Amino acid sequence: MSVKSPTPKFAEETRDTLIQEALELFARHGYAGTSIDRIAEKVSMTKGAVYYYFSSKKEVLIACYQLQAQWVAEAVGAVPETDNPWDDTLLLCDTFLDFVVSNGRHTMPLQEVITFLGWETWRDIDSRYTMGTLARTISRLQDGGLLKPYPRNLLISMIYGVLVEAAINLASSPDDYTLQDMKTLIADLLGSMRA
Amino acid sequence: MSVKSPTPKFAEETRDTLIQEALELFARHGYAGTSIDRIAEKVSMTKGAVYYYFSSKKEVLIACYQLQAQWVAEAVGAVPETDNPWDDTLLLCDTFLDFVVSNGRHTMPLQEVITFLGWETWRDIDSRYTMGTLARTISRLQDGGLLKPYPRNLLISMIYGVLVEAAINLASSPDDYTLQDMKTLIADLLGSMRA
DNA sequence: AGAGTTACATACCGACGGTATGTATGACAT
DNA sequence: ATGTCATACATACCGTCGGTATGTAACTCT
Repeated sequence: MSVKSPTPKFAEETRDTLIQEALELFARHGYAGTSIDRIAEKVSMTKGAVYYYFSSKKEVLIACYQLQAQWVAEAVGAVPETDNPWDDTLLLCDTFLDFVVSNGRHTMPLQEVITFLGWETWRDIDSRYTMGTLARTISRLQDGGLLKPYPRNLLISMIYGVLVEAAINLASSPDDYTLQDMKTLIADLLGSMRA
Repeated sequence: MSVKSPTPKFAEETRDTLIQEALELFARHGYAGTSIDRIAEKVSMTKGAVYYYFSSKKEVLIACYQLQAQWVAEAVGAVPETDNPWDDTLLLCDTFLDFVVSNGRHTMPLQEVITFLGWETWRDIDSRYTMGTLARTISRLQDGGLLKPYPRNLLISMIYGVLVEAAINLASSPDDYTLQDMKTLIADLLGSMRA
């Protein structure tokens, strides 16, 4: 990549491509297995360029995860809201699983993001994306008195956790069960929280 | 630590202390934040000694996690078997959570182990410890016809996944909810799988 | 035409994982 | 008693990686 005309417009473009390529490398080889040099090489630049845009490797990971979270949130957010909160919640879960299963190869495992960013940083980011959408649906259920009186954050954390767990299992386990099996199980799990 | 009398007996001892001290460092500072040099320094040895016992840093982590998994398995395995498989399963889950919550400071987060060992390696190890115990209890339920007809590996993976997820949440989230809240939720989740 | 900013490249540092090699110690056979 | 050999480390070194400091070409603006 030759030196760009130094206008902020072009710089944003190269920053975006940097994030996209880094995300692909992180997804394929993991965070620890991806060096800044390799990221730079993939966009035909040098390490110095990467550190011009990001102050640390962690910042690169944050930017990548924000992009990934945005993708998931777009897919999940496209689910229309009906007047039946239960149907909405179930459809949201199914949509999430569908997305992760079909895009698993191009996304970073959540556990890895949590490990390297730390729990708090991850929560801060994700609360603005997928977890935020999930939180709204759960709030609808709670406000409608449709759920047992669990603490809200417990519900959000655990439901999201189950979804993530399901996604990881579907991605890495052999063909012991199908996506449909998983969806049925999750529907049952959600049902157990019903008031 | 001065050079030991070169009998295999003493070597096992130093290997065991190496694992214990390494586990403590991993638990406190994380895997990436703990260097081999620092582990060696803590037992008053040098890096060469560590690499005499372990072929790589990963092998150290594996040994540490096996020790940790053994602790958990001992606590969980101490739960007596009654003639009521449901009570046994619930008590097993509660025992697991109790242990993880009270020993969280001295154990490595599971997500970190999974990240650095990889899903398959982690599963291979864990299936011989906590997961194995859980699998037996679930088999009892299934054989007694007490569960809905889910695939076995799906049940084991997801129930264990929920427990791990719960442990991580209890360890790292603020005081939004109590251990008892979590136990109640898990009991409800398990109940939803009932035939 | 000169000055300043932008968008990189180059060169270097310290820490770390890993390897190769040296070496003191004790067991054992002669 | 002595030489041999495996054990249980220590020492020295290498390549890679995250990060920093500095250089510099291209473009803008005055």
